[in-house]
Amino acid sequence: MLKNSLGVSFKHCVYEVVRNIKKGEVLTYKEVATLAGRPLAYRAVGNILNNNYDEKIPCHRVVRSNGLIGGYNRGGEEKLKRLRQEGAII
DNA sequence: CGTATGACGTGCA
DNA sequence: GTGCACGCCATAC
Repeated sequence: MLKNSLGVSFKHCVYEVVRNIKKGEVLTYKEVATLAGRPLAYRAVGNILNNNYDEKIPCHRVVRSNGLIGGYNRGGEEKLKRLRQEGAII
């Protein structure tokens, strides 16, 4: 896998960004991609999270630009529930 | 190295 | 406002 100018994989950046999301903070895939350093890689962001969603990573706080929560385990019911608990309005 | 996949986004009908 | 199709990027095999 190629590394960016910073010497870190885009995947790693996405992890850091998502992990950096505070409680009640909701970002879109595009935002995460931008913060990760690749504004046009929102497609890869979804892929990375899909193959690497961890307990330490609040990937449930990453939603789509059109307002949809996107996807999550079990169809996203858990994700929607969590977002509501944190105060996110979907 | 080349191909296939995907939790997306935007455009057009 | 809704539905269909294309395009984009990075990762994994």
